[in-house]
Order: sequence, then C-alpha cells, then structure tokens
Amino acid sequence: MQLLESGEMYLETILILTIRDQTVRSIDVAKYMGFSKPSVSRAVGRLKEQGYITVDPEGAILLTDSGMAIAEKIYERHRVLSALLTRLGVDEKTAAEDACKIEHDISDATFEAIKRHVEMYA
Amino acid sequence: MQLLESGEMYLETILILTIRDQTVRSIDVAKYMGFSKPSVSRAVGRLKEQGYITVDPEGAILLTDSGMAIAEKIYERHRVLSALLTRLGVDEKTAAEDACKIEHDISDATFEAIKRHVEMYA
DNA sequence: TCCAAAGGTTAGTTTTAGCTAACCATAAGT
DNA sequence: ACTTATGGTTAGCTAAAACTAACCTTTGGA
Repeated sequence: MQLLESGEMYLETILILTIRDQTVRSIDVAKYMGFSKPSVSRAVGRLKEQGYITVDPEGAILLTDSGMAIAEKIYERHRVLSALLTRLGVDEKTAAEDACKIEHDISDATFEAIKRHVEMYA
Repeated sequence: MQLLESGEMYLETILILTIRDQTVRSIDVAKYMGFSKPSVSRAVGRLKEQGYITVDPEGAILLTDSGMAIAEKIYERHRVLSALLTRLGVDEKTAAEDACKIEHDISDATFEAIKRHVEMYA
C-alpha cells in the first residue's frame, strides 16, 4: 500500500498550510487545491488509515512522522526544482506548475544529482 | 479531445520502433511497452480515431503528420532530458526512466529553457 | 427557539487506462 | 485437410481519483 502522486500532493499541501496558518482542516486543503470537500474527505481518510496524518476531534490535521518525512521531501523538491527553473529563465508561475509535476516523478538519484548541480551554481 | 500522457507514450514508442524496424504493428508496441494486446488494441483505435495514426490493411501503423509532430516532440524531450541527467551523474537506466516521466509533464517554456541550458554546457 | 451556515461524510457517477478471458481470421506445418 | 500459432478484437473487470447530490452535526445569530 504505497503512496501515489495524489497522496504526496495532499501531504505537501498540508505541510504548506501548516506553515502558513498553524492549523489545517479538510476544508482548507479543499480550498487551497481547488478540490471538492468529498474528494478531500476521502483522501484524508485514506492518509489517516495509512498512518501519514492524524485528525484531532476539532478536525485539525496533523502530519505524523512518516507523513512529515514525505511532505518535507516533496516540498524540498518543489523548492529546488522551482528555483532551478526560475533561474533558467522560466517564469515563476510556469516554474511552480512544472515543479509540481516533476517533484513526484523523479527518483532520489535524479533529485540528488539536480540538487548538487543547482548548489554548484548557486 | 486532447492527448494524454499515455497517448504520447504510444506515439513515441511507434516512432522509436519505426526508426528501429521500419515497420510497426500493435503486437510490436505491446511487446516493447510490456502491455497486453487488448490494451494496445484499444489505444491504437483511440489514436486512429483522433487522427494521429493510420493502420494499413496488413496492420502496419503509420504516424500521420500530427502524430509525428507529437512523437518527435516527446522523443526529443526524452533524448535531451536523458542526456542531461546522465551528464549530471545519474546512471543511464534511471535517467531514461525519469526522463520518460518528465517528458510528458513539462511545459514548452520549461523544456526550451532546459534545452538552452544543456546546449550552453554541451 | 429556530433557522442557516460551516464542516464533514456517504453514496453513487465518471474517466483513464491497465488487465484477463474468450473469440475470430489468416497463414503455416505436417 | 486439420491443427496450431500469430495478430487482433470484444467484453467485462479493476483501481485511482476526481465529481455532484444529498445528508448529518454543530454552532451562532435574529
């Protein structure tokens, strides 16, 4: 039962909203991602079952250690890829959009190689 | 009715096999991609309907102009991305696999930026 | 007190894209 | 001539992940 792209996106979003607003509920995720409440409700249920998040009685979503590890990994990829593309001359919006897709697709080996390259020219 | 990632993969594969073997049938695509005959049969039917390929009476698949345009675009992306990753130190197999996913995801703007960058250090 | 809004869930639908099982047609071998 | 292999198709299944419609619960305002 491994995590797919959509699950990674939810975890990343939960991290981003936690940083921004301290607290995150399903409805906040739905608004941020532009998805319907039921879609997020299902996804949150799935992530909870899989042990990536917990939801307290007030509906606040918290990342577990394993969830946080994934969220941070994806979010780092997002930042590095986004920065790289921007530096190559891609406009910020497009860079963010493309980073958002690439971040889920690449292997660890490829990301580490890209990161090394980026840091070399930083 | 626009083309999705899977359609792009089929067109790219058809191009690769055309280059390699001169002629391509559904069964060849199935073997190359590791998909079942019915899966490829459906995909071929869809691509035919959409005008990206034609199939002659002997079952040979031919790319139309629009199909060739997409196939070549994706194949170029594959080559450029693959070469880039390899140059950054990623092993060939991983580079090819990751290129295969990235190639469908990125915008034209991003690809052009990457290509410029690659050529600068070529 | 009662009604409405907010947040969440349940149920059922859709699309994409794979699969197996089963079938058809043609060609080839013995 | 019969059987088998090859290539292709049809039908029906599955899984992921979105959707809408409809519902429940809690809370807050008039």
